Amino acid sequence: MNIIDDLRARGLVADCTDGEGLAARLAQKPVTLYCGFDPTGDSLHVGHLMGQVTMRRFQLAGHHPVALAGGATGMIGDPSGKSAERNLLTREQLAHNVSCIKRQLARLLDFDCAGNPARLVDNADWTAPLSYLDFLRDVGKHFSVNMMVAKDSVRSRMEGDNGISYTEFSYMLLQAHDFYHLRRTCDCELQIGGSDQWGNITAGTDLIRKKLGVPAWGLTFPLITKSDGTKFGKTEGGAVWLDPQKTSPYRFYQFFVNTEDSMVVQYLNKFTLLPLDQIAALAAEFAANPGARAAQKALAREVTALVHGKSAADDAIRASEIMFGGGLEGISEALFNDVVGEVPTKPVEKAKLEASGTVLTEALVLAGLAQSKGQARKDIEAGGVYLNNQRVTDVARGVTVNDLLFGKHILLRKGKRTYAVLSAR
RNA sequence: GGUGGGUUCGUAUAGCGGCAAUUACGGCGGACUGUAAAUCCGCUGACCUAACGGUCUACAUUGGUUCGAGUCCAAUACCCACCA
Repeated sequence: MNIIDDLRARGLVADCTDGEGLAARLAQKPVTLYCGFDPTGDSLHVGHLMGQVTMRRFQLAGHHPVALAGGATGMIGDPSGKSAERNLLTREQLAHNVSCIKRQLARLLDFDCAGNPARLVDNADWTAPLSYLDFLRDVGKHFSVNMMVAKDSVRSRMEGDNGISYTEFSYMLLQAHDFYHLRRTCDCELQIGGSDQWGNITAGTDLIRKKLGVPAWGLTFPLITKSDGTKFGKTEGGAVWLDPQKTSPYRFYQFFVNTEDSMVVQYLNKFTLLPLDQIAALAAEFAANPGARAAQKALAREVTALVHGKSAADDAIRASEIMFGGGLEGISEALFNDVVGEVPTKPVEKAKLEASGTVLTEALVLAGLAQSKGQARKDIEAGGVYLNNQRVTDVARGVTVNDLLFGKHILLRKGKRTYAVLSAR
């Protein structure tokens, strides 16, 4: 099966500038392709994953992926899909963000393989030295404002109340210029991106055709829409980041385990490298026995391993089994320590646990599970508080040295899945 | 510029002068289940208390009337509608 058919089968093709032409070209010999990531934050999040995984698919099919960090475009701000003007980032922030996301971009692709190693570029390298006058003459001349105004990203902003600044209006020229630059310097013939990037990508293929007279293709994948209308990748706690410091591998794993039934097969297709027949088998198993949630677990395992590595994924799985597997009996100290690593931990003086100990309400506040003793009391009375995985309903319960696990830790839990640990010292 | 209507707890809404203030959604917790969906129950301004209960801060802003004001009056700001 060729790569295009595989992408189609996975539902990863929203639009393509010339599907047949591209398929024919891909069949001939390896193609160089790129996907850009703007450094709007100091980490990428799961929303960016699809671009990276899709590049990985191309790499596995023998093509040459180029990951582009938007050191230049990040200074401007992409108007696509935004309803309001963005605040500009400072240069320091931007430099910091670029260095952070470069590391993450390096994670999913193989930069060392023999035949088709991936490359990492920063569009600031070729954009910053350009003079404004040269840019206007060499690039701007090829775009008609009439066409630019007609693009979705611009039109929706012009129809809105907030308008669009000249700066953001120019964004598509920069991105078009990137594609042109890569086409000229490293023979990059294909750009991929989310479907919101369609306008920017076609601006690039147009520019290449006009200036170089050679073909170039654009391919977009559909943006994920959830059934309840909320944005993919956002949880109550905020975005799900790829940076393990910001979202631990355990939380990352949990995010995918909690995928809703209606989306899980789609995600398996789009976010994992599992072969299609294996996904079909999983889908069948899942349909027969949804309660076992084999599909969610497979999804979470695959994606976590892809992003954080196999051993981190295994740790997350083991920690999850403990947290959701019932009691703590018979758990080894080593295993427990694994769990502790995944849970917010606060220190507590051992002296406070002597004699009658610390009242549970206070312990909850100390652990950060309740913001006041009053709130803690309500939670306990509602039956939502667990000490070492045992429900406690007595508000005045004292937490003492007798409750310490392995002489060190106290495991507190609010509700089904919010854990915290107090470590005695 | 003129006339009328509005501004209440995350959002949306109710509130003939005694109100920490209705209802819905959301959020949190519980039951059922599959770490789901649907459903049902409890909590939901903050803080203190084992508890009865207490303290503080709140209905755009400022000032007034009143024992008492989200509620009445006045000015200011912002929003909406109609007219020009």
